[in-house]
Amino acid sequence: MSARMKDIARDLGVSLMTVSKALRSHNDISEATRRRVQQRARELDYQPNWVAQSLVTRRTYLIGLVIPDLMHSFFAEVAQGVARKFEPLGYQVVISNSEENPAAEARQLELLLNRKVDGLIVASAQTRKDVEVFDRIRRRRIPLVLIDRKPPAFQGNFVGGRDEEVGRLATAHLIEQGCQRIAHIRGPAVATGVGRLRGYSKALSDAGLAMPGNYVVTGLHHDASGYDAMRQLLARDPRPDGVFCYNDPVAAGAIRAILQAGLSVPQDIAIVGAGNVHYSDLLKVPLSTVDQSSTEIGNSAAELLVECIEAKTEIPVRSIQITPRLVVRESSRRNGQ
Amino acid sequence: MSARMKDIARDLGVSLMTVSKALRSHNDISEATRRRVQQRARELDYQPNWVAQSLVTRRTYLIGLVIPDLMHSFFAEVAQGVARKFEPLGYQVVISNSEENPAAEARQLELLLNRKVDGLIVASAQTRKDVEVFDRIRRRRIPLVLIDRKPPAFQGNFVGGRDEEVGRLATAHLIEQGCQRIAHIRGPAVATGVGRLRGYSKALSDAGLAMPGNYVVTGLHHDASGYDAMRQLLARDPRPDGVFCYNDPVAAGAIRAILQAGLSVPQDIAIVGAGNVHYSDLLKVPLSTVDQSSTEIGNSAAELLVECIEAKTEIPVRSIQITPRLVVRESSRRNGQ
DNA sequence: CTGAAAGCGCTAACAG
DNA sequence: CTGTTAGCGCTTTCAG
Repeated sequence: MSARMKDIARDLGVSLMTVSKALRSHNDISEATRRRVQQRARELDYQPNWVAQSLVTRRTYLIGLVIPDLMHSFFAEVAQGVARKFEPLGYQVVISNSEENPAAEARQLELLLNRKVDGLIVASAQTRKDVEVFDRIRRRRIPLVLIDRKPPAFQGNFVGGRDEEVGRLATAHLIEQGCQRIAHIRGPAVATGVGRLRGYSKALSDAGLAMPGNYVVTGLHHDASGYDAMRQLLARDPRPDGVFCYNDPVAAGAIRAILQAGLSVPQDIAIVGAGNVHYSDLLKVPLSTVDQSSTEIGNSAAELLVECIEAKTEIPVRSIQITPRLVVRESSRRNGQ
Repeated sequence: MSARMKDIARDLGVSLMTVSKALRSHNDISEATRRRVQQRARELDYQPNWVAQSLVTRRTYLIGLVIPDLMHSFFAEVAQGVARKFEPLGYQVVISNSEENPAAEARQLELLLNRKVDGLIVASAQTRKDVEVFDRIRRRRIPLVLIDRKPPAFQGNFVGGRDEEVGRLATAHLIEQGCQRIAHIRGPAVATGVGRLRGYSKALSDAGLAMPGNYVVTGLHHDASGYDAMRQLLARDPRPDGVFCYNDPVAAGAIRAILQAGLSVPQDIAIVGAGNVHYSDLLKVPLSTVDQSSTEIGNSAAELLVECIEAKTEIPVRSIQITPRLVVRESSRRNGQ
């Protein structure tokens, strides 16, 4: 198999310890022996065994990242941000896909803990107030940062957008564009879904508007569900003339349904999404959206986590809220601004 | 810290070994003690330490996946396929992003090896015939499957598309649609890029056509490069009336350039991409493409790798080529078929 | 500057 | 059925 320190030590007639120190350029080893050791190591193509190393140092340089969907480009971007930050520091990232399933998520977290990851970043699919899972992690003192979705009861590090503000911005923009009947395709019962819905309601009441209850329909995360939800909205009488969609994929699906019905975007119905995923300006109708700096979320979460991991003493909990930014494209531009 | 086997043993007044066996339901332990042990384990919230376990069993249940770009949805889909296959088997996947950089890729492979992953799946960014990296892996007897791109000199497991056939299909389709001047935005010097270019040339010569040399321009992987490349092609005289693009993102960028120039797709210029990424039918002009079953590539690669890992004896090298399939959408449909 | 002893948490192999 | 011994490959601690 591969060479071990023991082999180098034997070959050179020194002790295993000398080798260990020499390889790490510990400063109480003579320059001469250090060179001999490193030379021999190269000859044998010695590679340290991280498993053994981890067992004793209690550091794995492994980060667990749990996200609900790798194919959703928002999370792919987050993952990219996380990986970019960690790799230069010598960490590697285990990505786990919960597929929006809370039980699967819990199981995967358990596995990652048993693997002794140095830290965890999680975009949680937990819908209930169930923070149990995260309490267990805290009890084991594994640094944890939640991203994107903050369960209401969770008290811990968090990096994400201001969901309510996302919904408010998007909806206020539709109002400003002259939409009279504004609907919402809401997301699932996770924090982002709930917050964006709240923002939608707030913007309406701020403007003194009220919409029929059946103007809020529930979608999921994907464009297929946006398509279905939009078909329901198209059947309402009167028909909405503006829709704020939970996220960009859902918005893309909604646009598809509208065009298919022979209506136009934005003239008949204006659409705003959220997330500003990478391809959203390549769509049939370039999509107005609320940007949340996905890569920055990944970056900040990674930074925060590194601090927690490398801090000697416990660090106070932090919650970073990234301010959302409206990106107006064709799907909502009604008065040629 | 967390409980160890030792703690359970002490509490119950049995030996450490009894605990170890009981927890794994080894069959030479009495039902009674097994239950006592498992009971106590639950009370202490015992979780096995996989690092320690790995050190002795020489199995980490960790799979390394190296891809050139997580944000490219083709690779995200592949990753999804890989993860889906592995998770039920108890493996976890470390995803490493080489960002199309051969040196970074080599470095990351090294790290994954030191981590003692049980197997590797790599979509390699190596451009030269340089198979050195992979030889080292083989020498250490770590099961390896390359995907998507097969370096010419590589002799080992592979799962991917038939690149030449991809290029041939796409180009033949453009010919059939009546295009007279067919250009190609080729990819980088990796196998997929080279193969697809070859297919393009083959389709042309099969049809007895010849195109000016400057009808082949080089792009990269992203839509931005597709945009730039298309701008070059637009300046050719005569202008091409059909373009086969290296992949879907590049094609999306090319379409953007064409529309911006005030021309139409497919009437003025027909476009075909490759990869059939998930959002390609939501684009401005729904994109014709050559499907390569990205998820299936991930799946097959994972299956093949599992076999190699779990086989007692060395398994003969296999090369799985997935047959590409043309998907015709609006971007190339010229005669209302 | 170098090395011997001890141990990280667990399992394989064998003995009782 | 249960326990003992040995060791995975490395580092920490402390004595020479």
